[in-house]
Amino acid sequence: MEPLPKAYQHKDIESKWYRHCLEHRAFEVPETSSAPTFAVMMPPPNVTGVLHMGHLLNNTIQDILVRRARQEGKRVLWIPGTDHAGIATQTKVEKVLAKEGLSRQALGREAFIQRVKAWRNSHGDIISQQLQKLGISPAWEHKVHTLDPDYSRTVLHGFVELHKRGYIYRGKRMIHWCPISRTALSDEEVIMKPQSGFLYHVRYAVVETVGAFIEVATTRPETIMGDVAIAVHPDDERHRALIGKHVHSPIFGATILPIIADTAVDPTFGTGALKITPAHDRVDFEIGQRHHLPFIDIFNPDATLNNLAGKDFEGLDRFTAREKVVQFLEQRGALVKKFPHEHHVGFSERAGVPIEPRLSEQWFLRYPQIEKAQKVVQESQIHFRPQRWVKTYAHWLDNIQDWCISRQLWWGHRIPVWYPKGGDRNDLSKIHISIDGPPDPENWEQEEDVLDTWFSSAFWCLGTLGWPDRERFEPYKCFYPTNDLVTGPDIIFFWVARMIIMGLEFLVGEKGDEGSIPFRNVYFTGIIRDAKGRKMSKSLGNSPEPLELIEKYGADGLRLGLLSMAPQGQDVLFDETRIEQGRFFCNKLWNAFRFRQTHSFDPKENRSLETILRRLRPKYMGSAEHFVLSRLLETNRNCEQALADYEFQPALLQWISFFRNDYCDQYLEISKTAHEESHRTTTLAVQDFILRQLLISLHAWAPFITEELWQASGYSPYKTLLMQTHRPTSEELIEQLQSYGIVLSPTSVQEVHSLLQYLNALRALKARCGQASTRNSHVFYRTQEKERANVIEGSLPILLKMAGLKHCQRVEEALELPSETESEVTFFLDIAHPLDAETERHRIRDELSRVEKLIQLNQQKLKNPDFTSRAPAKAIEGARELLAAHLKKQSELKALLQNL
RNA sequence: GGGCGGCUAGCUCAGUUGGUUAGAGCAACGGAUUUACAUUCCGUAGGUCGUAGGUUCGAGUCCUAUGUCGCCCACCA
Repeated sequence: MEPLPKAYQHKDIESKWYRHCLEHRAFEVPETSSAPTFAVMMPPPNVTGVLHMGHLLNNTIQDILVRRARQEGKRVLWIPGTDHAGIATQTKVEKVLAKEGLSRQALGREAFIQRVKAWRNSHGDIISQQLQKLGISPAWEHKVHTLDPDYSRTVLHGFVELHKRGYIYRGKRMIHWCPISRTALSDEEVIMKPQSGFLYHVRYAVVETVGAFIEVATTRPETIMGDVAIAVHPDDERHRALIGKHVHSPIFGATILPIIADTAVDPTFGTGALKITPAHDRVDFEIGQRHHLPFIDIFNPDATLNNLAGKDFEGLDRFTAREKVVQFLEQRGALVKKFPHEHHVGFSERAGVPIEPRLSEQWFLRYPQIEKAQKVVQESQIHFRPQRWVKTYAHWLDNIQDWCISRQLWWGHRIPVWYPKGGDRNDLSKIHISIDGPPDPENWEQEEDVLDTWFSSAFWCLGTLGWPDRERFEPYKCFYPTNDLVTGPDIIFFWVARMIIMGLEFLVGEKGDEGSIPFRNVYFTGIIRDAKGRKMSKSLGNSPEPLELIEKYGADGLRLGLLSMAPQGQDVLFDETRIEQGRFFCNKLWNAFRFRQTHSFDPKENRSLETILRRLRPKYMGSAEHFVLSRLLETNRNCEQALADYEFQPALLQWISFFRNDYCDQYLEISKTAHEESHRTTTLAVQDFILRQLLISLHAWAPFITEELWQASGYSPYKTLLMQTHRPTSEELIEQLQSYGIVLSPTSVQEVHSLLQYLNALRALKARCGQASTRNSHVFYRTQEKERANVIEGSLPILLKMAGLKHCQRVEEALELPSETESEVTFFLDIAHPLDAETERHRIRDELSRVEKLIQLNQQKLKNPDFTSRAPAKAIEGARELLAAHLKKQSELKALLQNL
């Protein structure tokens, strides 16, 4: 056996075990098995994206879930993948083309798509390699990309079917138009941002009454050229007389606009008069329709003005045009006033520019299964964690609007609709819709638009399993519904809700709703922010580089640190020192094994739980052994309980604290004082027993170091991986111990608790008197209780060694020495220098007053008849015991004081 | 405008169904170390739980109001 190096070196160990797992296909789904299935679908990152902090948290959590499921003997399938990110990728490639003086139009559709593919293949999938560094364990051989041929067929099938069922339709509607990407967007892709702009009051001359004007308030004077009317509220006294009359356009004097009445106008806003520009505003569009007004679109697709805006403005950008129109109005005296105005403007999420409402032909989805989608979440067939997101989800479904699914892009799934060549596209009876297209393609032209990327990811839980292809789906059907989905709440509408809807719509069958939901649990992670709570962003430069973190702290250190600072569903304020703590923890774990191996260590004796248990002799089990094993079982139980509720952080902290405090600082230190050879075998076996369970339990968080130590300690003679090893429950461990004659004694555990309390008192006493000068000092103790004295006498060597003292002797009287009273025992420390009686008196008086306050508090409580009659017996009993304990302490402190 | 979440020690957070003297980690300060680990260990100090009311024998925990920060949703031009 090679001795372990002094410090844990993560680099070689990580790559060694990851390679091993890949070579042995350990992450792939077991071929056939009767074991219960467990499936997780990785939220597909953008194929050309790079790893960021959010991925780390998200994937670590998924990895914990699947590794633990494997330890439970389940047949696990974790499917990784990437998505094609239509708009983002196309935009990126178009920028590259622009630098070469090219455009996608100049290149043509086919050539352009080839360019994007080439770009994707060279820049793409870096993220999968980066994720491997994190040590996650998805079935890489099963990786899916949304534009893979098989997956594409899933998406197109979905489209064709939804159309057949009447949920997809084509229509001319007002949509959100992104002038940068030059495509329609869904409502979800538009984010409202507060903007400080101006509100302009413009006056329009009334035709019928010379010298009369109507004043209109607008934030967008550049759309005046598209005006078709002025609207006022029918009940608005100020304007009533003008209804039915006309005005001159302040830009085009010759243009005459009617003044109409419509209740959509808010008389309390601005001047109470609204200019109507149906082509460029949703409300105006509706008013225009109601009043059969014309529709004048003055914008080009890139939001520059077209010829309908007139010679003066044609070709200008919308914001330049705004300034020019204002100037124009000013010169003509039509601008009454202009003042700052705060309002909200819809921005394109991707391109970051204000969107334009625009009327155009698009494809829409009327969502199916809305009611069921509500129900399955309300009734927790799909369980959201944290639960509060249920409300957000429900609110969205309650106010759901049809989804614009067509995009005027080339990179994506081209809509499988064909129109007769040269025919009328609006004659829906003549169109062809199928996955493979018409048999005589020469007579047809395919729809140019592609589908929203989110439309394709709505089928993620179906397509990754091979649906709807019967042959491919059959072997994977058993993984549906999947178990856990781990994702961010920001895509609750974009993705989670839509997957639920598609599952409910398409996977109906034997199991009803229960069988059609795509997953049973959704765990929403928080967002990782910087230490100041700001979002991580490139421009702020506040995002650490994940790969550098792995390099510096190791994947295990990073995972442990990250999870230790991530409360359930709350945003995480990133703090690199926590990651460092994770690395420190790994090193301590490493050294606990080094320590173990310095003592008659033979890996063969660890080959199974039985070989360890056989070495445990009940009669040599001291109270420390009872204590530490009890704590192990308790920790294990608490951890399992926390994880059942998806409380990852508390679960981990349980183990960290057990390992550091109970195992290392207390148990190992105590065991160092045990010198008898007979005890030692048992002590070492207890260590092996604990370390074994520790590795199994921590493996999901820290896969690499645990695997290395697992193998190095001989726990796995047949090279079975830790994640394939059964993880015993506390109940199983209790049974195992019992079958070897070991029953943990609560009395022994209590004894150690007392011992630790006394140890703490002694250490505090020493620290107070000056550590160095009290090294190997004598200590005296006094107590009225025989049992207390027994505890102390029984563990004297431990107490003295761990406190760094030499002798301990019982006395009857209070001594004139510095003292510390704890649990009915007072310790006196024999110090070389004379006692500063005044300081000591002061200390005791302080403590006395504290104790007396508590005595009073409990006395009052017990005197209160309302308390004694209404409080539960447990609370009353507790108060009595407390009072008694405090009274004892009070008399002891008084005696000490008197003696000084 | 509607909804949600946070507000507990200098910082980051725990605090389960209301019940003993409100906890932990980090930071601070003081110390230790001849069977692993200074990437260690021990100890000390530090909060009255955003504010104000209320319910209750008893409230960080329940109710009402309010402040504040953040997020989501929403077509007032």
